[in-house]
Amino acid sequence: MNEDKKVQVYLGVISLVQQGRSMNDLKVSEIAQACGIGKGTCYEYFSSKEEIIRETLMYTFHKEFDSFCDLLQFDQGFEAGFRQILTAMEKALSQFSPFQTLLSSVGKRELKQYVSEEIMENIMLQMIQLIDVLLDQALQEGWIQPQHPREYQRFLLIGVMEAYCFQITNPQLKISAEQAADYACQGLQKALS
Amino acid sequence: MNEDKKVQVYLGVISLVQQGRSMNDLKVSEIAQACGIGKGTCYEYFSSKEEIIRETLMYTFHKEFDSFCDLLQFDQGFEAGFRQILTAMEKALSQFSPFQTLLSSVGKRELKQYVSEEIMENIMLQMIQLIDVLLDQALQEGWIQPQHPREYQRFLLIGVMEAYCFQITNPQLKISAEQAADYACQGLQKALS
Amino acid sequence: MNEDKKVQVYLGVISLVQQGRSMNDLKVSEIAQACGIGKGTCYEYFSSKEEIIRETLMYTFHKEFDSFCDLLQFDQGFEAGFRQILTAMEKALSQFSPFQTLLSSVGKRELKQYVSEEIMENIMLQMIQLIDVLLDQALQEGWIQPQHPREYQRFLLIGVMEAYCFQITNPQLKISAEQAADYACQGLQKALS
Amino acid sequence: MNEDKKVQVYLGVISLVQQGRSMNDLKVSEIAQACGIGKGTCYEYFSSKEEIIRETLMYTFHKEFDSFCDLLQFDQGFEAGFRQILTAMEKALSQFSPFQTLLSSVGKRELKQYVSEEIMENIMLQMIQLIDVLLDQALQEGWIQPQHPREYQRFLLIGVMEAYCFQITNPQLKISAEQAADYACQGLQKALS
DNA sequence: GATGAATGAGACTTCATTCAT
DNA sequence: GATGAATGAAGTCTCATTCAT
Repeated sequence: MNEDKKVQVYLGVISLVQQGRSMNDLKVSEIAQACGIGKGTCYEYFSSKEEIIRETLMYTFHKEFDSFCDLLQFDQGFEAGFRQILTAMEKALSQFSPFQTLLSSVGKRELKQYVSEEIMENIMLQMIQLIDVLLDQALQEGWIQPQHPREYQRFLLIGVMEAYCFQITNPQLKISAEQAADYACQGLQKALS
Repeated sequence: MNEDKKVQVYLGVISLVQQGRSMNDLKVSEIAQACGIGKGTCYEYFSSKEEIIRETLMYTFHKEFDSFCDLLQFDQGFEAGFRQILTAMEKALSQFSPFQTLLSSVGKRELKQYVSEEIMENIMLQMIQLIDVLLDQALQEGWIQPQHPREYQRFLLIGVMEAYCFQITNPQLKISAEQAADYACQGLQKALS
Repeated sequence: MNEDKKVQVYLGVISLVQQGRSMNDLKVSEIAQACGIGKGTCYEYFSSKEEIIRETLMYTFHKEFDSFCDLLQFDQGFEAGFRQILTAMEKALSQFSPFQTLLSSVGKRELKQYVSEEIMENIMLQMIQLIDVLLDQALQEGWIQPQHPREYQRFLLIGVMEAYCFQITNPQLKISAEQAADYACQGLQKALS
Repeated sequence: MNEDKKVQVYLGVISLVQQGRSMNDLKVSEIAQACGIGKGTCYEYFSSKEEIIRETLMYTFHKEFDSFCDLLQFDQGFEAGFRQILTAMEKALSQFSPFQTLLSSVGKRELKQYVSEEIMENIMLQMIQLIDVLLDQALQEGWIQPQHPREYQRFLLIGVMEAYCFQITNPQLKISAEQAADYACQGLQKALS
């Protein structure tokens, strides 16, 4: 099936990025080898290397976005849900995460080479929506207090999420993921109390 | 003087990155043009393009690190100093900031292409030291409370700094830099009270 | 039947050339599509693209040669027959004509890529024979005078035929095909009187 | 000098075509080798292979056109001048002649791949002008008679010129160039008397 | 027998690097 | 020391050909 083959290529790209390679200097021959097909076969499904990278980015983003949305059920309350999201980010980070890409200025510069300004804007707005859903749930449960403006709430949620990512990608700080999640919850709750 | 010419090249690279170009796909001819020298002349001072990029990165990092250190005098107290640092980051962001590069996983992947694991580790430790100096000052002034573990303090300081950067690089969030700095101070102080 | 399929392929090639494409850069996939069969099927009947082109050339030449021979009956006299031949050339021209190919130095260079020197020589001789048959008939009818050497007669017959082709393929000259045929007859007759 | 280098490349292409190669399947590496430069050097002066071919065509045409114009002085009368032009065509033919290319339908199809419809039209008109200059001179000297329409005169001039080219490129016809020139003059004069 | 997905040889093109001026 | 024309290694992409279905 046509779409299956494309996914096979996406997975090849992702596996290379997971191995520490930068998207920009992947060679088509490497991608082909990584997903177990011939060089020419890539061009049966994509018209250029750039298209391969771009579509892989979109694929990965949607995948990650969907998996985040799935975690927004909060059956066991906001904090349990939030911790699950942090865990999901951890997993995504060890892989190749467009979410992380968007959070950093460097990442966005890279992205800009492949994705239109308009699409980036759109993705950004989706991310903010997702953050708002999280905050709404926390407010509803009384986990954080309502007197702070939404902008301040967002600021802190983004802050603790980024700090969490930074912690787990920097072993020099010598904190376990669990410890970092505790800090994230504690800091968020205190700052928004 | 030899070192002057090298700096001239660094500035050329920096100006290109400021224009939104990604480090990875700069051409030597572009760099030469950007700094107003001949293509061949680059090879009088650097042995390869990779060396140009690497040394520019190190140059920029040291420059930024030094400028941050200069701000750590706290003549007017911690908060005023911290706000100055945020302002300095804002300026660095609008330019080409290795500091920001290091804070993100994407940035670090890019960096890894040019800088050895050892050097990156080293830089990371310097950054943590800098953060500790900041925290010590805040504690000394009683601006934050001492009962929290150092790891938690670092977590939050990094968090608000990253959130600040994110805010000012994403106009969609529609907060002024000043507002964001207020949030950063407020969040930090509340979470560490 | 085997030969039918081959002809189907020839017709596909011919139709593409009629659409203005150059023989040299036809793709096998295009040929296959143009004749309504699968790409792989071409290789059931031909061993290579080159063979397809070569055999199409030979097919088309023989077809055209035969159709010219059919017109050499001269039931209604030389001039009527000659005019019919001119009309046949016009039709061939608007299509894809090996006859025309052979008359030009460019055409022959193209041909040489596909057909052996020997075969080209052979075809050339057939063309000259055909011309001689035409001239014999004109002489027999007294339409032209016998005192000129055969080489001169050939020279002029070829000349008016080429000029005729040139006229009808260049609308800039603004002469109708009929007018051009009149000129061809008039010029030939005067020059050989 | 920049233009000199371009001409060096043109001459490389021309030499290959003179060796019997078709313009269409020249490889850049061959062209580079033929003119004694590196493959990459071609791209210092031309942006693509297509541009190399196109500009070579234009260069050759202008060269040939100019050399024809130089012969249109008729110091020694029309016939001597006309014979000189035939000789010039012979020389051009043994080389790579855009003039010959334009005279044939095959040649024009090839040309169309490189040159715009508009430019081809333009070149065509120049050729017709050149023919008219020739005819005017012949009329002025009384070498041909004025009672025939210009279209008929052109028809015959083109005819004998094409026939001449055909003769000298087909040794099978076993006429010397001189003989063919005699036939051309004789035929032209008789048909236009 | 018919097909078209898969392939890789080989083409075009870019660009880091060299070196004669 | 400074230069940029020249270069060729290496990358992207095309397409004739194969072969499993």
